[in-house]
Amino acid sequence: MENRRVRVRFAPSPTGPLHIGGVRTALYNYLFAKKQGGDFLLRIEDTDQDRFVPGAEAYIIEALKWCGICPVEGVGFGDGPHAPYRQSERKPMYRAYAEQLLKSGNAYYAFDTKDELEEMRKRMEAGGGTSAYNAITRQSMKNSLTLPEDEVKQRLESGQAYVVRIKIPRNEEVRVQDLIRGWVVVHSSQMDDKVLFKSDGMPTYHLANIVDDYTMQITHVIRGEEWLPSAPLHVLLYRYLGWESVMPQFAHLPLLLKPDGNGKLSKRDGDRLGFPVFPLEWRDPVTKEVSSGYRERGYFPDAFVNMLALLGWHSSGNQELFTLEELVSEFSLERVSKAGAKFDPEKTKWFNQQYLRKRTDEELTELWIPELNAKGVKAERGYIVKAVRLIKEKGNFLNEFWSLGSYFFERPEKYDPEVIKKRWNDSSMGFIKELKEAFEKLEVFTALETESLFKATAEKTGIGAGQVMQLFRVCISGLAGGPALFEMVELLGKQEVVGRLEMALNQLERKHS
RNA sequence: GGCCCGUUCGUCUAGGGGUUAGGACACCAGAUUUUCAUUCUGGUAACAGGGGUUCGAUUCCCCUACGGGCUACCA
Repeated sequence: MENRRVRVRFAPSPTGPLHIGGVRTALYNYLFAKKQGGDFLLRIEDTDQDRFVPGAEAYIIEALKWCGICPVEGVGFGDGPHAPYRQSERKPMYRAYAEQLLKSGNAYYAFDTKDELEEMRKRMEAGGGTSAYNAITRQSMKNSLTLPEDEVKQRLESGQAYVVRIKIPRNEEVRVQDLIRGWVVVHSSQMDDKVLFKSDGMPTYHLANIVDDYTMQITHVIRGEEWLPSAPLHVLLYRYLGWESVMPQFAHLPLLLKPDGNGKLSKRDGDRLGFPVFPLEWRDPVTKEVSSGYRERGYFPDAFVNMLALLGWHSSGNQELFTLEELVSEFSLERVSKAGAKFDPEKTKWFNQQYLRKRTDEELTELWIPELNAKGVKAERGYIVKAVRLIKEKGNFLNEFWSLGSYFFERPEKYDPEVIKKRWNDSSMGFIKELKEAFEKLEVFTALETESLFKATAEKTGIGAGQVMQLFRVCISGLAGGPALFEMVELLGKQEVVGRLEMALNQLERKHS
């Protein structure tokens, strides 16, 4: 059992788009596997045929790819030695294990109809008891434990619908060791006889999960805390199937919570609170409803992954910015926290800003050029790089670049009305005229030179430089804010700056009078 | 209701029997950029409560409170 090659899996069910909690689970699995030099695989748990959503599986695969956390085996990533990796395609192999449990007396057939189950629940609740199908209640239900042997046989042979339930022992402590939480002990009297095999011939999650983890030689099960209550059931299954010596170790991750109020982060919260809860945009195939994604919002995948990694895990130091490689080498399950983490959309923006700053001007230029081309901008690459250097200091996202710095490529269409209202008057207009003439005569049009000339002109005109600086900025860019003013001026160049001042004078003079 | 898990600034968290309880986001204030949305500096702000154990508990134990999860022929 020791010295086994570490193998972990991410096992989502294709019932919709993967939300960020799921992505984080995948990420932690990936980090753990890489750190241990093991394998990370993807298994699709589609045993519920009613909840199948077209496109969900493709979405999951694409999301993992976008995040850069690719499995080495599994659906969409090349079949490994344990194919198939879709539970629906593994259907034939589960029945044998259900039968093994039946034979060993750890499971039994149950024939109760929906109505009968419902009635039992009502009866139990009315009596103040718990409504579970368990060691007590099973005695008054229709199953192979209560029915005469020949009737059971007859029912089975006549093709009557049945399920297979696990027979939970009446009085036993079931212990689960969790790598994050330590020992968790549950008494079997609190557990119920879960269905293992459904009447449609499919296993339930519980059976399929155990069988697949065993056959795929999974060593560590890293999954969300919502699975903790069923972990004792899984331990029992490993035991009854005779696999306890190779049972994987469990690690139940804290949940991602809503930023406001309480509760598990849900699909609805995103649109309600104005941030994406999905890595990629998702269009619901039935309702056509569109949910926004981090990719489409302009987040860098590495920023997104970095942010997610820190939600529930922390290195021992104060470092917060990690490359994926650094995350791999730093990661350990021991440092995963126990309490749920409220998701903070604000900090997510900050992460993206940090990654934006880290990108070189050339990289960002490369990423931005498609948008510029689409807008029909014609500019030399070297010029774009210089503009990017100035723009990136002001933004959080690449998709803000255009609104932040379109004036590097075309003249402003309008001028910030607040600034004009506040600063545009006869004396400032006189200053702009004066400045334009001075710039025209300037030989060396650098940031340094233009700035000192600007100041000299202000002094000459008898106006405070601070009074007209923002106005000047608006005249050439249209915007009230932006990067270092005179660096902007230098990059635009003399001809352009003078031209824009002229244009501003024409437009604003008219408007003013 | 029952069972299980959890609880350090508003949020993510570090820490751990003796600390000025550290960092980051957000927020506020100053500085600087004679403009600004950048940057810099500073600040506000936390150990849920009660009992133990101990010379000493935020740290260990118990209880309470609060929060969360699960309680399907869903995963």
